[in-house]
Amino acid sequence: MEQITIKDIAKALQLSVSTVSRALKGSYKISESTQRLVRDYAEKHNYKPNLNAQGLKNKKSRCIGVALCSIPNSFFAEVISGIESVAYNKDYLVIVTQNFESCEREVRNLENLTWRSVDGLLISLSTETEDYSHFQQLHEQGLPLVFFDRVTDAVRTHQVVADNAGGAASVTRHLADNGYRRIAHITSSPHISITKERIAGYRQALEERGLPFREDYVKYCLHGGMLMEETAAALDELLQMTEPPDAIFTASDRLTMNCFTLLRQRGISIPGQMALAGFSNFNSPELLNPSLTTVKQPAFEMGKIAAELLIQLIESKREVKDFQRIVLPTELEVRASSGCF
Amino acid sequence: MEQITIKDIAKALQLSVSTVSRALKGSYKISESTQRLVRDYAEKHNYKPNLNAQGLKNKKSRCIGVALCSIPNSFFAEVISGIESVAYNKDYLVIVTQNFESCEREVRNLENLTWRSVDGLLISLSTETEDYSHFQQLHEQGLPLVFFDRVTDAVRTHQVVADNAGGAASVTRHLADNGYRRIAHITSSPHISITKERIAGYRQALEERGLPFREDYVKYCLHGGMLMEETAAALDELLQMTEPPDAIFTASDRLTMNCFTLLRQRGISIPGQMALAGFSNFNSPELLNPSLTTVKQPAFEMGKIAAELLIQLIESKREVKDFQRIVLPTELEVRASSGCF
DNA sequence: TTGAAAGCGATACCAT
DNA sequence: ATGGTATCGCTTTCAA
Repeated sequence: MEQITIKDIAKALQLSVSTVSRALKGSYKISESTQRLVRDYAEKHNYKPNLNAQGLKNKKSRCIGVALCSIPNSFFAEVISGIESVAYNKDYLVIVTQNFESCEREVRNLENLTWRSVDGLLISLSTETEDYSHFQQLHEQGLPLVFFDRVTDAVRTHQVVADNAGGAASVTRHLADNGYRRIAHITSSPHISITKERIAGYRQALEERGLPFREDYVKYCLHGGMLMEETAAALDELLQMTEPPDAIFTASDRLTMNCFTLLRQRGISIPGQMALAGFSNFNSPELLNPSLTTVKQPAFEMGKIAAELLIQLIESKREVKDFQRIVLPTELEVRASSGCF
Repeated sequence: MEQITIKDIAKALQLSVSTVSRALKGSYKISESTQRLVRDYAEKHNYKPNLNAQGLKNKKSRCIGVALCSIPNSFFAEVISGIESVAYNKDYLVIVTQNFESCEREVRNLENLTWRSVDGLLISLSTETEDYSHFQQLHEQGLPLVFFDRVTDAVRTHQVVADNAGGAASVTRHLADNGYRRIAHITSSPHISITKERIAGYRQALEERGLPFREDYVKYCLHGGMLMEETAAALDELLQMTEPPDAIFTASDRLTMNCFTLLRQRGISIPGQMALAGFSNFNSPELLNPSLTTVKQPAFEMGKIAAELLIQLIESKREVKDFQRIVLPTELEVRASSGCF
């Protein structure tokens, strides 16, 4: 069963290709009867427009590209699922790329995606990225972009983020209110937006509760916890301080799970010797031993909204000037690891 | 900075488009010097071939499609990561679709993918799929397909699977050897290959250990544990039997985590009142309370191998007749939930 | 070794 | 309301 083309329909129905094309698109200048005729024939013979041809002509592919650090990271996997769901309904396909926190690979992924003429891009920056010129170029060329999670103001476009400062503040406040006085923070690369926002929230909460903000209680993992050793180094530095912390607030899914594992490996009881709480999208935190206090981000929702905004940009007739920054609420779920039994 | 075309290069270099095209492809009938000239110019001006035009001409897109049930499922997310890694190195892009275990959506995803002329497809069947004619059609049309994880023999092509029977047997044997005599099995839809293989392994191990295989100890979750209620119903049926099981072997990541949650919710101690062990790719099973005995599948590896085989099929000059079934080893990791302290 | 030209499938402008 | 035709960017056959 070969794929039929608009030409075949034209021949079969004794019409011109232009008429068939217009009938298929429902142009107003084609008679009702012809439209029905063409459509019925197309339907019956399972006609599908050739997307490469359409793309060549219209410079559209109905594909959107996704650029992020790691597909199997549970947070991002959920985001992708949200993106796919929206794309499916709006008849777009989703191409995924991951950069493993490498800026170089991020650039190459971007090149691959834009070569293949995706209609737009959904981006969460790698931890390494400090130069945004590759994004700026694409943006200037008119390619619709939406940033999510790890965003930048260097490109004026939509942003979809979680309430990182709010989430960080609420978990820090919670730890403070549970009696912890030396709350450390293990976070990702200092370059990325989420790190700054989470530190800001952490700092604000400390000040609200009359606790000092100590630089040496903040440890950065440049690869966002992708490497266990990096997290181990950060944790061990904290443990070896003369005044070690009594609680740790971790800034991401991977960092939280890494610290959990490492603390147990080191025989440090949670929360007895060290409380632990942080951002995590692991979906059964209550099954851990001890159950884990988490700040949850609406990952699926974030993907959905980002995809909706992107498709809106793609399909907008007029140039969009009014860009939004959508901030989604996080949720603090208190469990045993932060000392609350 | 506009995207330049082959025509622009031809004009600038005073050559014909055909020469440029051939030079770029490294045809043997173009002089070394011209090739260098063209390539340097292309490089400098950041020439990228228009993939729609190439696709239109060659019926190739250098995109591969992935069709599976759920992107955020940790097993499949890892598989996708493996696929992306291979695709990146071979210069393909990866389009992902999920069907949420709906056969109808699987068919629609397939249509969407093939319309857009992907060069090949990586498929893990939905639990609902019993009719394979949509795959057979594509296969007859010559579209390269590779099945992974949930496969079918209805289409003669490569398959990449885990050693499901072996994994099931080893965990069942382990439970039996730990003294459990009434080992139940909660599994996915009976239609899919992995279910049959895992039941076979379970049955074989029971017989090896002189334990009866009881139909009523095998419970099916038609949506593969996508719905917690479904798992709850299966579990409760087991619990309410006059001779309830003393151990449960669960057939998938989601089923395992669901049962874990449900047993705890019902106040049933693991492994005291009920042992639990099963397939799971959750990557910190030792952090659970109790730590979880698992059968691990090499998910990333599976994605890698499937993608390699697919790209091999796509790029093969002669028609491939010799199809492989690759079986990857699973790994039993014994922990507390199966009664071994 | 290089060039001219046809054609992939769909669209849209210009006629009628 | 419908048809003819150039065009998108690239590949490939045929000719030189």
